[in-house]
Amino acid sequence: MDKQKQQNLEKKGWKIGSAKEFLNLSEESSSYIELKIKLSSNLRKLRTERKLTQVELAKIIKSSQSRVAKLETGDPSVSLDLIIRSLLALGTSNKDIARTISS
Amino acid sequence: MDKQKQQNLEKKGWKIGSAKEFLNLSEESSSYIELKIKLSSNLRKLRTERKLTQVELAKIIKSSQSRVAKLETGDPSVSLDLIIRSLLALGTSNKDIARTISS
DNA sequence: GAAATATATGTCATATTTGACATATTGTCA
DNA sequence: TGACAATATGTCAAATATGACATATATTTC
Repeated sequence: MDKQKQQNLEKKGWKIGSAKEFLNLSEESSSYIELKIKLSSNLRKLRTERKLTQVELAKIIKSSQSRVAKLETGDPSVSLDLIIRSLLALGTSNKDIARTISS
Repeated sequence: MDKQKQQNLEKKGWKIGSAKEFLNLSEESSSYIELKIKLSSNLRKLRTERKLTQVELAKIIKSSQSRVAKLETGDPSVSLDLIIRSLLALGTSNKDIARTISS
């Protein structure tokens, strides 16, 4: 992960770690962030494929438009739990989720 | 999912849904629970393979023995986030995680 | 089988995540 | 362009997850 990418993430509010680690985000953190980004991108893909608006998706997952936006833009305030439960609510199978993570 | 399995889950504290749905847990909920169970079982497997105690793992992931126990026993108070961050802390790759989910 | 070690369970104050709301920004189409 | 729909961003009280602690229960070792 290069400096630019890291700075973008930090701007978004991701806690990257100490100054010491600034230039080499731990494998652990970056894998976690990558995971979330992959899954939330997939969520947006699914939603748009089905021609749903964020408002409509929000209703399905019993949340709000603003949280759906945060889900899809990878806001750090969003948990993996919510991302995955949203995918499941759209009918995604565990195997599909695994495929997304591997992609 | 049969009645016995469902009752076991409920005893553990899982919120299964309304009485009406008692006998047929939604696909969504059961996939989510399955996912967590697969990953937390994998966590225990990894820990024991490496001959770590729960206390030692707790140190690695900066948590406590009791929470590690809850992680591994699939306590509903534990988030997917924590399970996955724990796996990553043990060096599991995203592809490994995907494999576990598909298994 | 007692002592020692490991794991499970219950509780709680604190921290993080949540849906909801307001409002800003972007995209679309007449 | 301007109006309208869709999405993004900021904030916050309420809900949920957290580490820590005490303590119960298994499991191992002698």
